[in-house]
Amino acid sequence: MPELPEVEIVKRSLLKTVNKAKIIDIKINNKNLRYKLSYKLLTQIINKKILKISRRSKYLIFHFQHFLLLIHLGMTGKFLITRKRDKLIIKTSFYYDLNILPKHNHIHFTLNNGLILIYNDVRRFGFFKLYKIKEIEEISFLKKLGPEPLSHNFNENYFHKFIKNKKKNIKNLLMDQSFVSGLGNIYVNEVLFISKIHPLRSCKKININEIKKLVFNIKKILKTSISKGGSSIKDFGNIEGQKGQFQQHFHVYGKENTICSRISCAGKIKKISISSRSSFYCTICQA
DNA sequence: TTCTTTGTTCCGGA
DNA sequence: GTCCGGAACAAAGA
Repeated sequence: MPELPEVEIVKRSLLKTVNKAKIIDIKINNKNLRYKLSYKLLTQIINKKILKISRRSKYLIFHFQHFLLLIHLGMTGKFLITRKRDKLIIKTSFYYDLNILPKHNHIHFTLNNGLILIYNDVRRFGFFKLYKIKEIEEISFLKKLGPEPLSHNFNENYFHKFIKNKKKNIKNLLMDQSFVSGLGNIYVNEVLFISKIHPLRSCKKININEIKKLVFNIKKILKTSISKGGSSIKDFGNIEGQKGQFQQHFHVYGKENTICSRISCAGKIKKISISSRSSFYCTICQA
């Protein structure tokens, strides 16, 4: 479940391996991703050089002359990099575990630097969209997004103004991409735990101190996560690689019925559903 | 067979 | 008109 830090790590990995390369061939094994892929459309970037790779929220953008390729990894999208003629995948730009089945390799980009970039996606909730435009601001998906959580635009003042007259609960607020873009269910659960705030608390009852705490913790968690290579996924690029330790760092996510990790708290982690999403919180410290 | 997982979108109710 | 939350949707694995 790639959220902002994971997508940032993927971007960095792609910058090292495929940036500035020219795409010389594209093969589509399965065009039924979230949105149907058009081979005809995609072929327009054949013989084009990848000029730049950027990230906005959880989206990746490949920049070409006259074209922008918008990519969302959905739940299980990942990039693999293999060397031409090798049968084995020698590098993975990002993964949660090593159970990568070739049957989920949906797109192959052959590059002029001897590498093949493969898009693998088990659930196929990811998507690729090609735009014949120059500015990322013109992309409709990106227009709706709120500020990047790590930018200066996301601060206490902005937070305070945004939640004025808002009735929704804090969990749904943090999940709202038009409020802040890039957080997903896992990081929201963790941020609320660290900030000691109950996920169902109304925005109206969040005080200024808690706003400060939330803004601080959101930035801190994301930065830490990125510095560690995306949460706990740090062995990308490693062929031998131990199994991804995806859940290693989490305090509450997926920890139903365990005891709170805070020293001197004996609370139990409870699981509830909020807007059809799993939410985990400590029954004692998240009041 | 049913449930779970995600981000986005849609829809009914307030 | 606007806001909010629940449900639907995509696919696959347990």
